Amino acid sequence: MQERYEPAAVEAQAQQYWDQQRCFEAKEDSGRDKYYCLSMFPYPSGRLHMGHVRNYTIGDVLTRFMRMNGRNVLQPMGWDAFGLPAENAAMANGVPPAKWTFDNIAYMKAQLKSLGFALDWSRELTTCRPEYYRWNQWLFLRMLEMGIAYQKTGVVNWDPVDKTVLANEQVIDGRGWRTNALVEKREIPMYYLKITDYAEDLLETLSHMQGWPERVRAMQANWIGKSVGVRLGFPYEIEGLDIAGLGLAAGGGPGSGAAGPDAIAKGVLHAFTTRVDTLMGVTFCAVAAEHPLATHAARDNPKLAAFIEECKRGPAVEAEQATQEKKGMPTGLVVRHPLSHEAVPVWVGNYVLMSYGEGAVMGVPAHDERDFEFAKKYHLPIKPVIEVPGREYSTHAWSPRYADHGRCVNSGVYDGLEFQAAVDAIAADLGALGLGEKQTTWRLRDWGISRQRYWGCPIPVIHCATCGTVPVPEEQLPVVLPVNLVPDGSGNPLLKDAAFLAVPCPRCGAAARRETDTMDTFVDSSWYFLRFACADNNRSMLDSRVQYWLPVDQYIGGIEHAILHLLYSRFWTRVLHELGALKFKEPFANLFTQGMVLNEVFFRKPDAGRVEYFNPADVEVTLDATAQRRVAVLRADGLEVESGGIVTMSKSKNNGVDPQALVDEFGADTARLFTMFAAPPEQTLEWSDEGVQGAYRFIKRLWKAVHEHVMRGAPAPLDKSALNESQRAMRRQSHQTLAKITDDIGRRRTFNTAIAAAMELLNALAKFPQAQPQDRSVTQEALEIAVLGLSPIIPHVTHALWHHLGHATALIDEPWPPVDAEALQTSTVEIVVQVNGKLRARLSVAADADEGTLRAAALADPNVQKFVGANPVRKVIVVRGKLVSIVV
RNA sequence: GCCCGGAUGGCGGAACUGGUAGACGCGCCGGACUCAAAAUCCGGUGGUGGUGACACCGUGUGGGUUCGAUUCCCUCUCCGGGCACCA
Repeated sequence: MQERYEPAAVEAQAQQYWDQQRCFEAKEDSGRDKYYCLSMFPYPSGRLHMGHVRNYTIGDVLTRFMRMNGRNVLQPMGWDAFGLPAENAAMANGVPPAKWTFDNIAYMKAQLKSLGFALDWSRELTTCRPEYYRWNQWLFLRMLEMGIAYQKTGVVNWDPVDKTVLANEQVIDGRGWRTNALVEKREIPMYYLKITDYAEDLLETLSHMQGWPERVRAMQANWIGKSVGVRLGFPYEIEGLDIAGLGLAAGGGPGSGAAGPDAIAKGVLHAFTTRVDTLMGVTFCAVAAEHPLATHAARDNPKLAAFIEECKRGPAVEAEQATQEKKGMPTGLVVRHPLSHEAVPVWVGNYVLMSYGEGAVMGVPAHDERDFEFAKKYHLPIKPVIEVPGREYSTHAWSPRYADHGRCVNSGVYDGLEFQAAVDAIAADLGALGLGEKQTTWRLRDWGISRQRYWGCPIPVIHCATCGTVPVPEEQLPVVLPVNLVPDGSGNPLLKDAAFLAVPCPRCGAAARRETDTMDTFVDSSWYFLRFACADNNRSMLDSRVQYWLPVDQYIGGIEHAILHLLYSRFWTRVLHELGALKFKEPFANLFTQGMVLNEVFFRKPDAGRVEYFNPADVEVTLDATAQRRVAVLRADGLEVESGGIVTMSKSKNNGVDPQALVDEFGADTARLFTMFAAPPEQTLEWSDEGVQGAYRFIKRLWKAVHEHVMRGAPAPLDKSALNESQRAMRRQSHQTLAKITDDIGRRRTFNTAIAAAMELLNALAKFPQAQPQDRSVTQEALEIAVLGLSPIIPHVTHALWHHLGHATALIDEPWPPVDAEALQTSTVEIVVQVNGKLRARLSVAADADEGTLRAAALADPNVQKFVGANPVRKVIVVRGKLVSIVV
């Protein structure tokens, strides 16, 4: 055995062995318990970043651990390969997105291999390949048939200079990111998926998903946003209102009927409320700027029209919406209170959203903070109708308590009713009048999947002048995206690709035009975890192997996907369940969200000009002469740079660490060990060059310990019955360590403490004598436990050390070692003695000592005596094997 | 505003079910090896007082429960994340 640890050679050899033996190719085996461990697949951006390394190491540790514990494991990998960055790179370099993407995939695949992840590459999938995305198209056609996919007009950001649609993140302060032109809103037809039909089920199931973090479940519940309330109507009769022309739904109220322009139209203004118990406190109604009644009122009112335009434009930044000042303007229209029949003025309010509920609210200034603010500003009446005991109502200033539930007052027949009783009674009375019913409203919107982009999955429809929009027949799938186009910044290049565009209408055969919109890339990632079970199937989307491998036993990824990706995946799984393709509705049994990787950020801010960021690898940090202050200096020019604190690694802050440099210098095992040791996996991880050194040092010490042991020659077999006290203690620690590592990886997922335990074992072993033959046998066992226990985390070096410890077979096929219960047994234990809650003594006592013995031993201790003194002992609490607590 | 986390040495973190606070690592200090440095190895390292054994203080704040609280309950402060004029 070589004395020096040389990671490059060790790692190449281990990886070559795994490759040749095809160790990680998973086979279905109904006789064995499967374990499907999946890490979120990467976007092929060019190179791996530390976030990938952390994510995939967590998955790899679990995969290898479960494999050793007898599970039939599957850990696949693929590429989320469609998307905007490829188009941007194409524009910058004049290379087709396909080439850029496949080059990146080749490079990153080599990186993943160099990190030694136990991935089944035979199932690799790439979403930009027609073998994959044809099934996006296939399922989209099924969704059209099922009515889940539908067409609707949507609003997009339009860059008038580039003549292209911009994604939200390409709009900066209302301007195009490339052209700096003012972005316009354009209405175009788009496809939507009816995820809202599944809102109730998606929300309800969350509460049973014990394998998901509470945080993620809360975020999804928030996002779905269920509100239970009442949809109620305020009847009106308005002169000259064109109900049909304004798209107002006629009917719903008593005496409503069709009316043409200039007639008196009867209608109902609908509003949604969760507080119908405050109905008798309504003093106005407010509608959104886009509301048809507002449009009507603005026809002959230029001031109102101008105000509505102002509201529609809104603040550039969305976060400002919530804080902007409330503004409004009366429409001059009046509706009737549904129960009191009083006249209620209708206002346009900038705080009313057209996209939520009915686009109109009933104004109850006494019990809603926003309505209160609005009423104060425009001097509208404030009528308190809810009484909370111990609270005086004042109309001068708002108190959050005014929104509390309470008892109705000033509300006629409802006086005295508590919240729920009031809601029930008022809803029943509204229902009898046909002016209201209980309703549930959702924050969740249907999922718009159309993107006016080239590098995505084509939406399989054809536009025919006579037949309209016609779905592509199934036998014509896939609609293949041309891969040789280069976007030039002037819109979707598919629009100029005659070969792609021209197609006969499937219905009438006449010349027609292909849809050029592509699908949101979230579509690609909404079902890839299913496809890994049957990636080679070219006849159907899924097959019976899915039933064996799915649901995913452990899904691992970043918290940034807590909402969209995970919610869309749950939705797609439900659709496939409905189609009969799946027997389950939830795709991920257990979810693990790993923390971000942080690093210090260094910068200089010239008096004029932009802040310049410097990569930490190019910065030297030292202590100044007084050792009080850290000084950061750029190596290139020797001048100082400022530290901006420790933040998430990102391109924009230039504080990323290149995993490749790390692997090249220290090896994959050090990279893996550091990322697993520096913090618990769900917490943020702070980068530390010294910490990496520490990880490297530990592996070297492990190597050295095995080397020194091996150089002493083969040890005698372990004879458990012939051990002395120190040998038994060493063995005990070995098996305690094994038990801890098993529990920490298998149950707690605290890899950092598992590693700490292994370090302790090695520290103890360094002090353990090697004089007698059985010392060496105990050492052999301890080293084997350390090597096997650490093998999921540092698989390469342990692969080599296992051979050096005298084993002919490979570690990868070794089962997880069992804990020897006999080794854990001990004859004496240390107990602590407290006097009035303070630690006063530690005693070594027989492990099976009874309460009386412990009590007597504790009281006899001189230091305990000193603190008890002459005081009478009031109480003695004895916890066997742990402590004695004396109260005086 | 609502919802979810969090706060422990110089730093990252440990203490799992209420029972020895600070495991493990980093950094720092001292020593060995070396002509020297690096690497490596050994020892020390929460604060205060004491030559010392030891004592007192100490887990964001204030209170409570308990023989005993980093851990449970209440209050407040600060930090991170999600949602947000959501009616």
